[in-house]
Amino acid sequence: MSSPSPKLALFEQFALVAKTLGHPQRLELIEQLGQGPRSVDLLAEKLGSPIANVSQHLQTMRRAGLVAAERQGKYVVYRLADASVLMAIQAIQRVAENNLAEVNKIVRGYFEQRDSLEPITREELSGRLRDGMVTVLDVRPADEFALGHVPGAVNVPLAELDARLSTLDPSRDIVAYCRGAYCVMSFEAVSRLRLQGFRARRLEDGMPEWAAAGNAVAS
Amino acid sequence: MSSPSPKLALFEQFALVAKTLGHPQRLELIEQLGQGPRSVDLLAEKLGSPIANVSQHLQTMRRAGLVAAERQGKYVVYRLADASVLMAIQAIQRVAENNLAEVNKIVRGYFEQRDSLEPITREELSGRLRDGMVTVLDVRPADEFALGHVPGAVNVPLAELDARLSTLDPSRDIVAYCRGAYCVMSFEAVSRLRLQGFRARRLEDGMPEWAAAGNAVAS
DNA sequence: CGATCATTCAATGGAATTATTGAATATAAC
DNA sequence: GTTATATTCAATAATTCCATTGAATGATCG
Repeated sequence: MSSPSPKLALFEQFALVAKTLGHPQRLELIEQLGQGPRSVDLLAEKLGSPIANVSQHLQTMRRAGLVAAERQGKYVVYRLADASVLMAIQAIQRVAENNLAEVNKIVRGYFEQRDSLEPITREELSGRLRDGMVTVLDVRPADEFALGHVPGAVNVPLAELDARLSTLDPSRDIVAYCRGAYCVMSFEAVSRLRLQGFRARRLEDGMPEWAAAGNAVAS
Repeated sequence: MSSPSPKLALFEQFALVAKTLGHPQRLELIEQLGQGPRSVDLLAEKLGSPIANVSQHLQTMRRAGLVAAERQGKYVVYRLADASVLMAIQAIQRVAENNLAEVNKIVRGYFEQRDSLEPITREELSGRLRDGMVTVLDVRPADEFALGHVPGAVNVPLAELDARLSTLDPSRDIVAYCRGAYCVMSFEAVSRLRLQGFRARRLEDGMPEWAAAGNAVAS
């Protein structure tokens, strides 16, 4: 455990960060925490994993400087250490997207035609929001929506999308978003909406990036 | 190995990338490859590790989409898959720098006074290079210098720095760089130069970033 | 204070990762 | 063809990582 050269010592620290990011369940935790601070309890429920398991992952992430914890009464509330964590996630996703054929295969499974993939940028959405020309659809579960969402967005959880199709105006463009760039719920939502004849597109990323970019968040 | 939900499948891919970055030796390999394509042979020598070991790490990285390999006659030459890999490394370094006290402790071990830490940006260096107001010092080993360097830079490998102090003009500002933002050789060089009364600063990053930013590279 | 709830700790076994070693393959040189 | 060199493959043991379980801790509520 002793680190002879400072160079190796530094690389060991960097490797610790990366290695800690290298577990699907921990990435899922970061996806959740990207939307806002959450208790161990809630996180475990979201992931459908045993609490002890989630707690251990969170502690591992705390040791790696990815998250911070604060006791609030009965609960321990975890949050992302800072915005750099989200940026690291994005950078890793970009590497995977560029260089792992498997990723594109999965993504394309949601879209038969390649050109419908083009997402809308945050800037574009901001502009069209001001013009009121667009319906913004938040397809996350209701509890996540309640903890913060894009102002003006309508919450239609993916599970209820089919049932609530009739409440959507087919003459308006729809922009769907969820937890992040690779949150599959928005992919799924856009895919289904298009099948029904709606003009639907995905936001390029999701809630955490919207908030991190300094945009307003309603709750 | 079967991936039920596409969401999990995606996260597994992302985790694969991150996990693969989570090893000091592999980070060292990326540091080397950031300077340009290299053979397994040369990489093993640089790291001082057995060839079989390095070869396996390289193959692991290839499976994760971090590097690509190409056979050139007798040699197999590896290179970074694309620029996104370097950006991911930088993002991870930033997380560590922001949130791991250990990293700052190590970095500060090279600089007693905190304010001397301020590095010079690539843009600033470009400008001062045009004015000819600055001596650019490449402190990497001679062979790495030979494979590509900042135009106009003088190669003074760290090991020879003390012996060649007299060849440096004390009236000129010195900017030292090496392999990257956390390549400790430039830290060490600046530290020593300052002790000898030189006005020395580090470049904010190193060779790979210089090249990735579209700057010219002499060889 | 006792009961309850949220979280962490500690111990277990199983799985994955890693370094090492020596053999196997592929290419170039002779 | 034979030899030399560069790289990869295969097998092993040591280590680390991970999920699970049940007990321990810390805080609130009655």
